[in-house]
Amino acid sequence: MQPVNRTNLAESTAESLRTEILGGRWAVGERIPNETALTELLAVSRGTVREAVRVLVSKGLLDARQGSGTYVRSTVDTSGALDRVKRSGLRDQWEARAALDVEAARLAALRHTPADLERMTSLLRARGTVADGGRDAFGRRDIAFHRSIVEASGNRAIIELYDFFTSAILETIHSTLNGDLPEPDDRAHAAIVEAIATGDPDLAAAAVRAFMAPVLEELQRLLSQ
Amino acid sequence: MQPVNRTNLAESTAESLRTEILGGRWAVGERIPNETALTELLAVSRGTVREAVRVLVSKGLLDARQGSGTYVRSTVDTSGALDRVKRSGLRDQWEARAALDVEAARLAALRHTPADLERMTSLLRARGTVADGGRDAFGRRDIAFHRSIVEASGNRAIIELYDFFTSAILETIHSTLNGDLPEPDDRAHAAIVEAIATGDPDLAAAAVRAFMAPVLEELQRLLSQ
DNA sequence: TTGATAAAATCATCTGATGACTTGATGAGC
DNA sequence: GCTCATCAAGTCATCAGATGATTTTATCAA
Repeated sequence: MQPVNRTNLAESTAESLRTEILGGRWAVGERIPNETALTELLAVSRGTVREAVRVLVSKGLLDARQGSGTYVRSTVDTSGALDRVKRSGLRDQWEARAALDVEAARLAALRHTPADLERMTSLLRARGTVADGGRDAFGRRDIAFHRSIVEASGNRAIIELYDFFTSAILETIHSTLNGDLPEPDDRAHAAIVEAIATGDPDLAAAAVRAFMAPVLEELQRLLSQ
Repeated sequence: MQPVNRTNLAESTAESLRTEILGGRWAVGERIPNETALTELLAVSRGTVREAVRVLVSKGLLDARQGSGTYVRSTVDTSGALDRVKRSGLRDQWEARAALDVEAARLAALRHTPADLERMTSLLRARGTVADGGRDAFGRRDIAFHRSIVEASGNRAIIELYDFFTSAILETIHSTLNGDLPEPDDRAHAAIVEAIATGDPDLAAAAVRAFMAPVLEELQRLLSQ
């Protein structure tokens, strides 16, 4: 059943203020009305106004300075983007992460240092099998290996988003999927490292793509059930 | 001069609570101490506690239910991820967006509907030149065309992130770069649409990649100056 | 077991008061 | 005329107390 959308005052006050800011009612750097004025404008108590303002400060839209006033810091709000990404479904998330993974491998082929290669091979060796220390521990080792590839790309935006997707996907899988995804073998993992080592971006990209394909197929199959 | 890091009580209270939550002090779904208890635990007033809790609610970490209590909703905080992405530099952002763009074209080739193709071609026709209606208007038309490709991918995660990067990159370019990036001609744009129309993902990916390459090179050149 | 009722717990909201900080005006001193 | 200390007003920060609304739990009768 659809729960009634009951929201509280502070939240709708924040939403109301947010709409005004995004709508450009005040320019960036401009000072918004003070707390007592907002109290009258929005017809809520000062405490409620403060809670709303505090939320917008934490979102980076406002900047409250004691003794001076509250100023508009930005008129674009990106805070909801990742929430929407989270709600976009497992397949979409997986595809997006795969896109980043492929590009990361491509960049890693071009930019990797000897230390990067060493890290990757040592993590691959340490990865071992599920038998060693249980499922969770193996999962963490596996993630550490893949992350070392992404790190070698030297692209902080990709690294950051890759981390986000990894945790989001993990969370979703834990809560929704009970079937198992196929785990590529050591050979497939090693192929990626070798391809990156050659320095050929197309080869590296192809290796990751080949790695991902069967997993994605199985994921589609599980989700369509 | 380095400004003194002066933060307010409510903020540090939120940070303190956030640390506890991320540290796993309470499990997901568990109820945290009530407001008066937190008041004593943290040695701040109830108003301050409420402001802190409200922020964590807005970040998706907590869930406050009137009459019942405040519960942990998630123990992973992704709210800072996009901020870090924003600070990752123009080159990194461009590369990440390109990765999404390439994958989007790949998926668009597989999934596009006749309506998608029609939209893309009509937007490409409407794109025109810089001469029509000025630079800003042309930029918006150009963005609309590229977005139609991403939309045809049917992947909401990619669409969402693509939008984020577009606005972030635009913001950065406006504020830092004064040189101009090369604008691929109509032919290069049309090539992408044609490649998608064939339904061959590799062809579509290659078209976007070829499209991006000279722009990225010029960007690197401008940034290295 | 079911259903109604009452009581307790908890968050939501308002009000008033005081403190801390910033800003601008004022005026003394040079 | 310029610099600097001082003061006053404006503003956010924080606390305290009280009341309302909602949910949860306990109780008890049918």
